[in-house]
Amino acid sequence: MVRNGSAAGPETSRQQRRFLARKSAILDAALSLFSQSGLRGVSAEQIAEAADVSKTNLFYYFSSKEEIYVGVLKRLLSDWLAPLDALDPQADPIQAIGDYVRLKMEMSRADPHSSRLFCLEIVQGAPMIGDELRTSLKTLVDRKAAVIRRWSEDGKIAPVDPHHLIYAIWAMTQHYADFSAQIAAVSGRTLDDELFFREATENVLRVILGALSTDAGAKSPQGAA
Amino acid sequence: MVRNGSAAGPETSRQQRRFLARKSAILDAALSLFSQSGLRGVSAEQIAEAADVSKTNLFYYFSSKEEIYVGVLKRLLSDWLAPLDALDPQADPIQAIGDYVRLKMEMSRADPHSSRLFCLEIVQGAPMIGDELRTSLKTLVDRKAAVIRRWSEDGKIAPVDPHHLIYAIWAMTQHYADFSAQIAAVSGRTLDDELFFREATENVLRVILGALSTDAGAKSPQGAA
DNA sequence: GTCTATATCTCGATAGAC
DNA sequence: GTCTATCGAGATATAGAC
Repeated sequence: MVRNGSAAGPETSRQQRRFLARKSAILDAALSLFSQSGLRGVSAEQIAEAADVSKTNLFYYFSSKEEIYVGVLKRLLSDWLAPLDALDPQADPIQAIGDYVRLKMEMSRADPHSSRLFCLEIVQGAPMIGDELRTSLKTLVDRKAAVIRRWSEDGKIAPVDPHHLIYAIWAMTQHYADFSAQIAAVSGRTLDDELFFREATENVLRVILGALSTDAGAKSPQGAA
Repeated sequence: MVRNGSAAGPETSRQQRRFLARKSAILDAALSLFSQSGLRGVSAEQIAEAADVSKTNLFYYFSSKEEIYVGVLKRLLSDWLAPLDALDPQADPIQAIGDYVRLKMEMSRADPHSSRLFCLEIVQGAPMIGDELRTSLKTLVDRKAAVIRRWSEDGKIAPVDPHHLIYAIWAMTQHYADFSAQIAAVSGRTLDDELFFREATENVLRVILGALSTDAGAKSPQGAA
């Protein structure tokens, strides 16, 4: 949850805090731009304008456009991992996974820009954050997969592959943020529409929790390729 | 299924066919580049090199880089819509939807570049193909949603929202292509691994078909947000 | 810390010879 | 249809004054 550039310990001076706050504001402005047009599609001048600083001044705070881009991504990543990290092994499985799905849907609604920038980065092969994925993310996912596997073994949920279950949750919840342009074109609505948000959430919950119920999950799919 | 630039009627001359074949080859080369780096992240020179023509020559076949990009997308889109279009109202619902899921998974494996380029375009707000989404795609999806709704009303499958069901299928199947960098980082495997492909397909089938079975689908999810 | 001015470079696209 | 040469726009990043 620690945000790069805004985690100010008590020893930081007023100047340092001001400096860091300024950097953070620039990252905020850069996020929505990068999420819409990607690293190459955004100019330093556009970022400067959106952050209300001069272009020259922008390069006083960051030494390159790429550094801004990476800064945005790194900051995003810690927030990104938090919800899964919160998955509690002691909780009731259905409740815990349901809570996770609901939280992911809330995040897709509240911060679609972050979801889209993350998506852009991954689709392009994760050139900037591949290392973090192979270390932090992998460790976290493997740990939580073990929790889910235990739940399966204890008969609390149907036997499912934990990794594929997590991918399914990520895919469906993030889809509403990442593909909102397509959904808007087809359904004419987005998550900003409260009713649509509820329908979407209920559907994801039905699909995911349905796969976890101990009776339905037992039967295997017909004719798997 | 008609591919722009390669649909040569019998009346086209040898020269014309050669011309169109050349254009098609350029589009092929451009696809994998654009899918990895986006419109702005790829230079005309890179495309020329990949297509084994000179940069000057590239602009003999296409008047601008953007025209190439749109050409790739338009060609992709028709292939993209075909599987859903093939959903047969007369077929057994579980079989038909299962077949659709399996086909989408096959496509994610066989042509991940197309999936990723489509994803990039949509995430960025579909600036180039928004019109097609609001017309062709919307018409198609609405028509097939009606088919699925009819199946629900006839009691052949559980009552589900057809649009959200379609989004769920798209999300999960395309996720394996679009987020393969992340999946590779976490699971260490991709759809190229035959076993992993089968696990993934079975999991998606279990989740989707599970939500359609007439007994499990009846109960509503607990505590939807 | 913030500004004006500018060096430097890449890239899209074209001109014109062949 | 294909090449060499090049124009001009726009972008990153820096220099140096204040």
